[in-house]
Amino acid sequence: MSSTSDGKAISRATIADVAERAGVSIATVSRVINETGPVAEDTAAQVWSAIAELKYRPSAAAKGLASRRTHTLGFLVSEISAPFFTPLLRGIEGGTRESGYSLLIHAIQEIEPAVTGAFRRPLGEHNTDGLLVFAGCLEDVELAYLYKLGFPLVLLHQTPPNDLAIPYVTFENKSGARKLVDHLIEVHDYRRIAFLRGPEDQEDSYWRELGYREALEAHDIPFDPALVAVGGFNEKLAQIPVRTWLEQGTAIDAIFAGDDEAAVGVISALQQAGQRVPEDIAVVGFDDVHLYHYMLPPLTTVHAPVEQAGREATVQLLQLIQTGQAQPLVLLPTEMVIRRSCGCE
Amino acid sequence: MSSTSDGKAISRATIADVAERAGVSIATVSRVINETGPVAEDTAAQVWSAIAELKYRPSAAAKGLASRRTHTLGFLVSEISAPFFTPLLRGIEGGTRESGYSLLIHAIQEIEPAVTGAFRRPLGEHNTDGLLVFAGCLEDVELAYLYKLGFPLVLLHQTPPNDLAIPYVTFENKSGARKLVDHLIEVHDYRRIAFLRGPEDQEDSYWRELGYREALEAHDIPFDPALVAVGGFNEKLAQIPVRTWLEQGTAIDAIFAGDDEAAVGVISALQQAGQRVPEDIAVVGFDDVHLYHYMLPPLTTVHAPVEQAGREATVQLLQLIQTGQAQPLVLLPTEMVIRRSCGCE
DNA sequence: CTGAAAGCGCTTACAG
DNA sequence: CTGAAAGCGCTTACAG
Repeated sequence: MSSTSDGKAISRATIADVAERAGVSIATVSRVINETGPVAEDTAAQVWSAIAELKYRPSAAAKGLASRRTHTLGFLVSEISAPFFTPLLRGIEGGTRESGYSLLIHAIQEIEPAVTGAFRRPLGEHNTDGLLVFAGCLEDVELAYLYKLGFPLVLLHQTPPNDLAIPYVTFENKSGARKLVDHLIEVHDYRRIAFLRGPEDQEDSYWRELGYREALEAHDIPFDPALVAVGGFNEKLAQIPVRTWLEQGTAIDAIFAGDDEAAVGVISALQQAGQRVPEDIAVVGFDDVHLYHYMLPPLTTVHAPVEQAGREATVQLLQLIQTGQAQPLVLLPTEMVIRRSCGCE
Repeated sequence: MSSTSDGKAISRATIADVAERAGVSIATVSRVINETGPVAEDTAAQVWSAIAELKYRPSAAAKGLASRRTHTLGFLVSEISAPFFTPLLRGIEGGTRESGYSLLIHAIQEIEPAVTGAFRRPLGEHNTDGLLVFAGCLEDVELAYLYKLGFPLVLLHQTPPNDLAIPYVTFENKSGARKLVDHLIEVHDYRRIAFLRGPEDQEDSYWRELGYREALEAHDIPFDPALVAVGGFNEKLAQIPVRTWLEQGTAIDAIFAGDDEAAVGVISALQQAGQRVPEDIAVVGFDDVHLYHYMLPPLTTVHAPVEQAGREATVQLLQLIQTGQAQPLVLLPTEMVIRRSCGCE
């Protein structure tokens, strides 16, 4: 009715504008928007139409300041292009979206010293209601500080430091590795099986190695330190120990590369050296997240439910935010995926 | 000095706490933090140490409300697991991080009708300072509304609708496709070259087809509609027309699959039907973003600088936010990557 | 069912 | 160089 009703409005409406147009108080507008407290049907209808006419959208900042809730989750990662980043993010984004929360993501470049870095944190209590922290993305002191603050946190692929009761989500790395190596031994009768470790502080790698060792032990195969090297969960790095083994003439039946990326590197190195995979040396990976099934030979690996991990972590974080409680540990099952690089078919 | 200086503090400090501890006003604290206005060296030092002691972090909400700036960029995507999503996001995240902004990302599920959806937008003027919009993720009316509001927007892989002067970033699809098809014709002497379109509304696909047609025309090869079908930039979908061609016995020398994903599908379909690639039929893709170089045969394609596109879009958006100006169009160069699926080597 | 008012934690003219 | 105070746009007891 008024002269501004024809879509010519150029500035943003506030709750006061809506209240005025609807002929109610801002408290009432707030009530209908948030469904907090009773409102007469007519009143609500008027408010909604005022909102539509003015194209009103509540300011997230004002709402956040007044309610002390940002309605935003944060995701702290390191390498944004890591192999499982895409499905992980998809899970997190999906869970966040469904809950109506917003998602702030930040890829750390390097961990800055806690002293200088404390003030300029990209993600924290100052801009989110809770944080999903990927392994190694936050120093222990910061983790401890946020925890003491009662700030909701969920860790991905990392056990909480010290005695902090921070929930965490990860895969069944050990049993996955165990099954995989069992397969190599039992089905293919390999006995000289090498293992490539991931980066230093990688817990996943630690558990995979444990599974590997358990499998050897269960089959009375002595553990040979000469068959363990660092592949760094990385294509390039993984090629180095393989070349060394080849040069030294180390007898090897199969290589458990630690993860798929390393497996790709291993296969390349092997093929470049004239070795046939799997005929001469078999190779297996872990994760099954890439499109490595197009490789030749198709990669035998262990499927890790990465997307589900992201979703589950989000669910736990939301629960922590809303109820103050969450599962201390979510361990997601892994599953062996047999293709051809192990020697099958 | 006071009894709360021993790290036992459990609640968050505000600017008032810092001011009190430093013995100054909150205005001064604000000035030292934001380096806005002159402050005596001593005063600043005291403020900084109060900040450190209290582990103070300014509330993003309060800051945003008071300054009318969220210092946050939004990224609106559709399919978070699309092939070029990872590098695109990496570029965006990198650009955002370096500028000190935060990044809010949202994967739309489906475009909701503008009427009902207007109020509950995940990303907009209410929570960001500007938006990076991937092709097709925002309806024209919403785009027009935000534009009229003077809200900073940058489009990715989409030309702005109507006459809106919204900057956009995309690749040189046409010339990339042109060079690729030229190669097939000139080097390999193929003349029956098929083309697989992407999804309906995909502008990239449109330009690639144009490059394809130009190449044919330049070499006096008549355009044959029977050699064009829909591959949907998708592995599964791309297999369908290939099977049809094979069944019908259509003579084909090479297939330009539209993008890499479709190329993978095409190669599978071909190999399953007993055709050799590239001996019987050559296949080429576009994007070069996946790890398809591990495929056999390694895929000949056109490299698209996806990460750079993300970064460039971010740069333009920041510029738009800060200066009100941006380049209307950023066209990033593509480059042919010859591997083996085209018949080379 | 509704409104007046305080307050969330900052920034920003305005004085001095 | 510094401070007092208004105001950003909401939510939330508190009254009625």
